[in-house]
Amino acid sequence: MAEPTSETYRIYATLPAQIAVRIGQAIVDGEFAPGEKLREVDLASRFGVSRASVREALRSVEREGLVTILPQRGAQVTALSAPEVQDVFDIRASLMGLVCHRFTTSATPQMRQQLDRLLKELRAARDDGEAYSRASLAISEFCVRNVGSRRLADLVLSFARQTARYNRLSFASAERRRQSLANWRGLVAAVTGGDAPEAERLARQLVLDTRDTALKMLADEKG
Amino acid sequence: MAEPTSETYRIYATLPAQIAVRIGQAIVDGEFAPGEKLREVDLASRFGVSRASVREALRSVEREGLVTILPQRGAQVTALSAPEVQDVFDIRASLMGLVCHRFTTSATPQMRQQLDRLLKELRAARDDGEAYSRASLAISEFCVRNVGSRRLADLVLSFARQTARYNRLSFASAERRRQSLANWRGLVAAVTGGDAPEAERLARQLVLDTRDTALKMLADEKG
DNA sequence: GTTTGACAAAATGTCGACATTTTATATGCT
DNA sequence: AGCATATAAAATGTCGACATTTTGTCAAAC
Repeated sequence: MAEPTSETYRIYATLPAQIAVRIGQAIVDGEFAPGEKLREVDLASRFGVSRASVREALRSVEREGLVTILPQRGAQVTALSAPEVQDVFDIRASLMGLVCHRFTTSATPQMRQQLDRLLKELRAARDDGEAYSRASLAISEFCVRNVGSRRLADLVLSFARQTARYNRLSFASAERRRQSLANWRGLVAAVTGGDAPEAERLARQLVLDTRDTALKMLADEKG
Repeated sequence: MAEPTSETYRIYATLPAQIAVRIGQAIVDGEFAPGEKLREVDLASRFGVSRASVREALRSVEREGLVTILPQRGAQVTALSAPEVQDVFDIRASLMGLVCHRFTTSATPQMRQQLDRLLKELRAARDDGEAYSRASLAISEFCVRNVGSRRLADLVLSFARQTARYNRLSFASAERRRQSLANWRGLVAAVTGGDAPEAERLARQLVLDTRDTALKMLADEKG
């Protein structure tokens, strides 16, 4: 049963779209391990839909980079190598720079106020890795979703989701949280002060610091 | 009949993948006009495959941003509004900056040599809009494909393809071609000199100049 | 014991059909 | 004439079935 919305046209989520969201969330939440094979039949029975719908959903999740599909060999949860993790963070850093540059020049007073609130919440969460990770995502997402580009927002959030586990890993370190918080303080100050280039620089730095910590922890894990 | 390749695993293009390429190329080439509806049945009979394959192909082309699909309302060639064109160029500029930064720090002597050759070809094409447009794409693509990131390459080229018609429009202006050529000379010099930040800055500028020219011409067209 | 090959099982690729929604057409009323 | 409604046509959404390819198993050969 389709629900009318406030949009000009009635939009209802198609079945494959719903399944895609659920699969994507399961991956981000770690329910499916990296490299794990996702068989169409299994998912179809799990979600109670036909294979065709699952198939289309998987292509959708592939677009987000969360699964990798090989012809005749099916889908598996994307397992990033160390260079690939670096790559994803790199691109994300560049895009996040663009986001914060734009946000600085276009934010309304209400938005700046909200940004301050989110910074306070980030500070409040500085002693808990999981909470800090969530608060960090919240403040990032706020900026991302308020620069007036759905395209850019989807892109940045997609890259963020691809490295969700590495964010959590990085923020498990108390020292890293202190560094991140200091960085965010500077970023908010730059935004408030209207210094777009500085905001861009700091936004990049923020993501790259997360990257470096995560990669170092990953290397230690193996070594 | 599947052809073996030099890859570890045999890769053969699945049917929807082939159709997706053909549809995408047709859009970039202007065979389908912006806003034109693409009906699954029509495409299926045109390419001699089933609707299911066309359907999957369309989702693939949607990922590239070339078509827009609305639930229950089908696919149509993406028609960008002026702000959206600006948006796409903006994101592309940022990513192209990253590409050229990376290229500067990682290019081999052979690559720099090839870059010089492509710059010469660009210069040779400066009196012909269409030829210049092609040469410009060629030199861009060369950088993009040689920074060691398939992810980044696909992303940048996708954004470039979305604005293909505006590139051509922009390079129809002789003055614009002179400006572009000067910019490319500076960029190649920065790459050769190993000045990555300057290469990044110029790469961005290059894309943004194309954007501004295209938008101005678009505005004049209407006014 | 390892490897090769054939065979069986399972997974993906592709298709055609039916269900539901949207869009176009025609009919009737003010 | 113009608009609202009902009906018909067309397009997309979803499904199950069959074809092809990959994967797993087991026996025979070296």
